[in-house]
Amino acid sequence: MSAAITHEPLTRSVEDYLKVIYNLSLEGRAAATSDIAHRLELSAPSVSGMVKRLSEQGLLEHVPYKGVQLTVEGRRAALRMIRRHRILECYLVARLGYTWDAVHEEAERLEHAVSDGLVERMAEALGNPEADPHGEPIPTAEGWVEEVQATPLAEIPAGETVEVRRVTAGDPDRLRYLASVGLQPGATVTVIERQPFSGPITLRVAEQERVIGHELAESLLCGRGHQA
Amino acid sequence: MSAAITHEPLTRSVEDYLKVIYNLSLEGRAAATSDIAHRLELSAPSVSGMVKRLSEQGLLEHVPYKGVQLTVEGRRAALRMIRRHRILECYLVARLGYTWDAVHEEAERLEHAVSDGLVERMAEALGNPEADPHGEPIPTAEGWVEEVQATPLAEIPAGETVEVRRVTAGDPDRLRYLASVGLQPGATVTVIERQPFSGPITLRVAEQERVIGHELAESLLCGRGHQA
DNA sequence: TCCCAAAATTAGTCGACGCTAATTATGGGA
DNA sequence: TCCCATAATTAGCGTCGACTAATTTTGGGA
Repeated sequence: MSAAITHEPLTRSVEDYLKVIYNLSLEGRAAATSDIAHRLELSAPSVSGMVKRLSEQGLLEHVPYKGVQLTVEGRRAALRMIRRHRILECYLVARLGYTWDAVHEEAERLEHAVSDGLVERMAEALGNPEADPHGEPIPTAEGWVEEVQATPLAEIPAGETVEVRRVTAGDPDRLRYLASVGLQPGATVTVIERQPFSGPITLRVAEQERVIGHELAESLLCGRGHQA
Repeated sequence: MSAAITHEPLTRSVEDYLKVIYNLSLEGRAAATSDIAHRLELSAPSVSGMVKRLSEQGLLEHVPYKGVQLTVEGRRAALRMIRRHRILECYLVARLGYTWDAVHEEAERLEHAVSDGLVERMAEALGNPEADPHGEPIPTAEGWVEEVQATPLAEIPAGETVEVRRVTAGDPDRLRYLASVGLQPGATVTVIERQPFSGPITLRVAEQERVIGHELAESLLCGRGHQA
């Protein structure tokens, strides 16, 4: 009775498209061609062409000039890739001495090559983690994810104390900097002062006072108190 | 002064071709088109075409209608892939609970996706092993391999006692069978009797008497006494 | 309402790498 | 020496997935 059998394997390209379309779908509605092109660093016509193929394959629905949305099957495939990616990140950090700024690139290539079996072995070896080193939740093998709600640090009013939940920065340099000042998932942060007009934010982390830019503060998603 | 810099990355196909050409070169002279086609399960014309491209790239030398030989650069690339493959096999067995009959397929895909850095981290985590689970020697990162000399069990005269060094069978079923009777690298084997005309061979392994077919005995490469 | 810039799509290429069918080279008997 | 089976190559084609240039659609001012 298993419904998910003979999906002929997706290509690397297709897997990448599905992943970014899923991620775009989390922040708004239908993903625009230009958004996809930008994320994948491809030309818009390349994306148009692939979108047509993918919608013919039933992985997404395309309303010309409007945008694109994953079908149930497309979403399943996307979540499978995201699970792989995040488990790989966990494994590389926990077992092979990678730092959180270096894992993304490695996982990005490996996620297309590992078997489901290997992914599950790695997950098991780590005790089935629920979040990757950046705090991103790991979908289950069945394709279920908890949508962690969290507020960018940039929007927390002065005086409040919050916990860093997810760090959405991708750039290794930024990640290294954030780690160096203790701004990692789990860190407790108190907002001391906020300058207007997207100005810098003063905060206390690990007993230290720090000032960080607005842009960086946007990438730190926070919540109140203990883990969700 | 490092000579090995801007090699634009090789494709998966190219990596596979180089690997099988290297392996063929170990057992004879120039690899024939049909040998390559057979190993890669491709048509002969596909191989002819690729061989042309590879020789234009300077990865091998092709004498039409004669065969193919790796250049120094091609050999370096091939050994790099073989190192990756064998370290991956070691790691999967040692750290992720794989059995030796299951690692090949997984490593076959991963070898194209791992970075040099990851390979070296895995090797280090394992204490820089010198042979994979099948007893095949692992080339160094600099591209050096010890050519283990060993004799097929099928050619060992009755009465002699030898050590299994390498198991060249690839088929998972055969590997499982061999493991089940203790015929793995490191095993000590005494040949009791050999039937003529490629007949079965009677031997003692782990205190047990066994009879195995000639074909299987061909894939067990043995040497005398302690490790090389 | 009209117009136009931005976004998207279509048209037309290209390279990598498969394939089948047709052709050519090679080398071992008779 | 000639002939022919086998091996190899060439010819011609298809698909995937990228690209640039040209065209079309869309939606927001003036």
